[in-house]
Amino acid sequence: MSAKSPRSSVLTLEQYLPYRLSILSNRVSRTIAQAYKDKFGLSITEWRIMAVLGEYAGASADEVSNKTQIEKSIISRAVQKLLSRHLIHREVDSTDRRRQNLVLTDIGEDVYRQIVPVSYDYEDALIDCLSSAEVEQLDSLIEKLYKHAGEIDPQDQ
Amino acid sequence: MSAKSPRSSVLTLEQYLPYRLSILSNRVSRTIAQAYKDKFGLSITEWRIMAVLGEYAGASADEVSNKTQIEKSIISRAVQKLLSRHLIHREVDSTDRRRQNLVLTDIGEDVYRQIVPVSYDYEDALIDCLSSAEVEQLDSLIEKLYKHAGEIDPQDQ
DNA sequence: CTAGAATAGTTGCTATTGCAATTAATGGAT
DNA sequence: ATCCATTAATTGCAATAGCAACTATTCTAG
Repeated sequence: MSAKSPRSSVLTLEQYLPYRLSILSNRVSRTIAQAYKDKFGLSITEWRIMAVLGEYAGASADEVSNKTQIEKSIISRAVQKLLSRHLIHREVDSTDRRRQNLVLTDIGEDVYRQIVPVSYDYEDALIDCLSSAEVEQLDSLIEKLYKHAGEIDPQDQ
Repeated sequence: MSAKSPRSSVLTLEQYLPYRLSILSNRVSRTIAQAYKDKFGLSITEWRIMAVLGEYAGASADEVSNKTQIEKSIISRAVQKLLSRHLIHREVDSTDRRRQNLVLTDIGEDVYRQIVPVSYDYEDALIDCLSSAEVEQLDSLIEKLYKHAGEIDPQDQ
């Protein structure tokens, strides 16, 4: 079930949900990206890889790709950068030699520990305009939409 | 006012709002982009420019950039493509020769009229998982967040 | 055991981004 | 009028994205 204002032959971008989502997301991402870049020299992609490894040490590139929804080749190249900066380390899996397990190095752990609070600070600042009930609503709405968007998309998954 | 689960020294990407927003927005945009590309050979950027011109005939590239929050240079190049496909037309403003007014051509109008219902169909399909009350909530939450995100961002505007 | 499908990861190639510098025109202050 | 800041639009360039092809390894069916 759903409802929206009646259709017209003109599309009002400002009221079009996919567009509004995109604008909001871009604005938020841009702000964070800038902070990560300024303070730590990391792109969003690089940071996301580290975030996954902070949670799941030993994840493979493929797992990181699935978790972050970032394309394999992009992950592969970002991993190379992180390796060259000694922020992560990898080793071939002992039981499956196709697989390479990725972990944060000590330096990587250090950077990770510095970024986590910055990330939370930004999130806090962002949701500061919402009540706790609204934050819950938002989480639930995003969840519903995300699942449903996946079902709608013919080629998704 | 706000509230979230207590902080930890680990960042759970799946629960991090900026990340969730980004994933949702990307999934939605990807689906739509594919439809526009398959059916009309247009990128999202190109379509958004046309959407703005459908609403605001005679807008300048700069105005389009502000409305869509897409970077000037990207607009400039997309405009060139639309011009070469004769979907839009432009002419130097009579009172300010820096400015070029953009309008849809007849062909552009035609394509526009075909895309609008496709866009609405997708939006309808997407929000089909929400009640009308939830759609309103979502609109309001996005609006609040968008404004607030702009205030937070040091370099925004 | 073996052939072919499936999976992990990398790389080639092209298109897209986005910052910064450039060009051209306008507006404002004196 | 003149100089300087501002604005509109474009372009150069380096970084990034993303598809598709490729290598290497493992899995699976017979």
